[in-house]
Amino acid sequence: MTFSNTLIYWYLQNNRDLPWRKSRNPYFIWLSEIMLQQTRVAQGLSYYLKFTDTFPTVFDLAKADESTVLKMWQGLGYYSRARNLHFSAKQIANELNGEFPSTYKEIIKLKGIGDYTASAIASICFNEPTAVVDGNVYRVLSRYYGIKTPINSSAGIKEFKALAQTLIDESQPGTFNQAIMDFGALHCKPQNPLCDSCPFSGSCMALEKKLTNELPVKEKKIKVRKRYFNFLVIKTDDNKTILSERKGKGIWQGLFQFPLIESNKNINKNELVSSEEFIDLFPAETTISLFNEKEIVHKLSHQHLYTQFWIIETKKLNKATIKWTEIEKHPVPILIANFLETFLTKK
DNA sequence: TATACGTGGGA
DNA sequence: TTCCCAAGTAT
Repeated sequence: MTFSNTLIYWYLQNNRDLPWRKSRNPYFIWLSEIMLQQTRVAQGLSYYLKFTDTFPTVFDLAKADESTVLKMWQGLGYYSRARNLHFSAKQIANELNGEFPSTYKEIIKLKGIGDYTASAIASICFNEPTAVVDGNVYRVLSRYYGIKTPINSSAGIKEFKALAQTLIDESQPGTFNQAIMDFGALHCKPQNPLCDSCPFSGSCMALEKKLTNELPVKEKKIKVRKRYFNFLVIKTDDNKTILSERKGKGIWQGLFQFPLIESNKNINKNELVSSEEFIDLFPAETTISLFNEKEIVHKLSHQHLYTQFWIIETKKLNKATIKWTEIEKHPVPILIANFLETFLTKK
């Protein structure tokens, strides 16, 4: 048996029944692939159903406001995926007559689509034999072949792509690609892989050399930055608040938040009110209380946010305000959504 | 090319 | 608790 035959045989018996597998419509496959980037199926599934329900075609997605798309993406993370998805949807609808590009070379030109996603769509929807290399593929191949090249080095990226390309079943590339990913996700798992019942146990290099737990090799750990956020949750006499969009680079681009004062450490009320930014916002009299006695630590992949929510009661403001009931229409980071849920429930 | 970009689940 | 990490991409 070849590697590919063994794999596909396993897949035919063990594949997951997932909604996007009922279709070869590139729009649906594209949606699922973008949503599942760095995201577990269990987390992305409900978003996929919501998106395909609300936006059954690429034209529906293209017609929506970016803010609407981000609101629907709220909670899924890596929001640039949603912005790029929307950007590309408009391009497909308006410049390509709604027709999804049909080759790897053309697909990868779209914003938000890289080597992995272009390969996935090209193979699944158009039978182009181009191998996907995602986290599952790195794990399966590094173990089976005992390859110690770091998977996040440029040498590793090339080596594994080339290897996967030699293994792909050219007569059913989409099935092969999905099979190797499902096998990695369900069987050759990061922790506690099912080596006892593995169809490759007779020829797996990692199993033979007891290297399963050492592979794949990944170099360098990420550095985590600590930041201290003070959100100013305003309640005016006429029951309004301030919510503004995060612009420019950095986290949560395009999402909304309460006015934010960042500091070098957790600060107390006196330090808050004497800060320049605070005085700038509230020249008038205010009543202030700290909502969360203990800081909330919100962990992102590269940052730990030590967060305090300050409840500020004040008179009418001259700045741009919105009604409290309109907050929920805006996309917000999960940190803010969680706060709102607690705050509004307590009231 | 190294780094930034979210969130949640499992061990 | 802490750490890893999950169908990657952009810059």
